[in-house]
Amino acid sequence: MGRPPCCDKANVKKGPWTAEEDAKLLAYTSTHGTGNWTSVPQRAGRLKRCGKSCRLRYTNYLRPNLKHENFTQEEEELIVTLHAMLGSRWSLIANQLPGRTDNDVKNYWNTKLSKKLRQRGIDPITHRPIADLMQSIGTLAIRPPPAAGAAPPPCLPVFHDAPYFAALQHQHQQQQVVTHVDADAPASPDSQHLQLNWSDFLADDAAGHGADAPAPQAALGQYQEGSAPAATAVVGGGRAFGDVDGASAGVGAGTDDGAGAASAFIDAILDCDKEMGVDQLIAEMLADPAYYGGGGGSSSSELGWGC
DNA sequence: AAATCGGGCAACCGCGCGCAG
DNA sequence: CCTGCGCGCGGTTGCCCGATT
Repeated sequence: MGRPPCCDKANVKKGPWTAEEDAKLLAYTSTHGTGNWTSVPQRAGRLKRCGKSCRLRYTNYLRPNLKHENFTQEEEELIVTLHAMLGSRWSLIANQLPGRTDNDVKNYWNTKLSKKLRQRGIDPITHRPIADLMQSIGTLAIRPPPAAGAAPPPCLPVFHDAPYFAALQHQHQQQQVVTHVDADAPASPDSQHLQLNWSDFLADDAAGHGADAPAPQAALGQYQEGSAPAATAVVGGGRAFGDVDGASAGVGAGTDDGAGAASAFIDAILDCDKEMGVDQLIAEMLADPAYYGGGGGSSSSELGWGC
């Protein structure tokens, strides 16, 4: 029944790879290519490693064309932008960064970028200002669905329904997060006033303050709310990720053919989420007066969460 | 000079999905 | 149809090394 085990787990080496092991694996993959990782340890010269370990070592370290130098400012901006849109889907983010692995991106985010964001008062999970987030939490309250004929229950600041709250977070996040700046788009009329520029964060490393930094070539990942001259494209509002073409323009900045590839990439994500019913779930929630007061409002103050 | 601390990163772990047997 | 492995992925751990005391 089923396939045989991939390796003898009792006879498998763990821990750091030696230069000899690297050489064996590299020699094998350079002549035979990748694929069928289960047989690689044996065929690559009796490596006492699990096939899974070989695959990890190869994809994260030995693979050709991998970049081992520091992340550039453009790469940082792209990571932040994509994280705002995709969350911790590191493999998808890494696909947009040639020569970088998901492990690279994940480690860089956890050790550097999330801290930078936090230091600047941005929540690295929601990409919203922490002060704004705290205010939302303070006024947030979700009511349980009222039983037929029963009086509405008291409004309590307790998240009693995890799935609904998760979806609520998702929906709320999608509406508030700004992922790129489109100078040609009209300003959002009901947005609030706050302007934070990711490039300023990056400039802090070198100059100690963003004010002296040169203007970035591409204004990716600009955290901006309000009727500022550079208009914003706010993600969400019924769709999972808002303006796809606009988003792709931001994602693909800096490359000639990047916009098209990124557009297809974002489209794939949208299709995926659509298949999973995320947008439908959000639409249902917005239409449910028991939870949000109905109407599908686009800001937290319109959702009827508070008392 | 030794001890301690903290950051960075490579590697491991566990889960979900798809597919082979 | 069922079982169990291969693969890919995200989360977590633990080691190494430089900075600090």
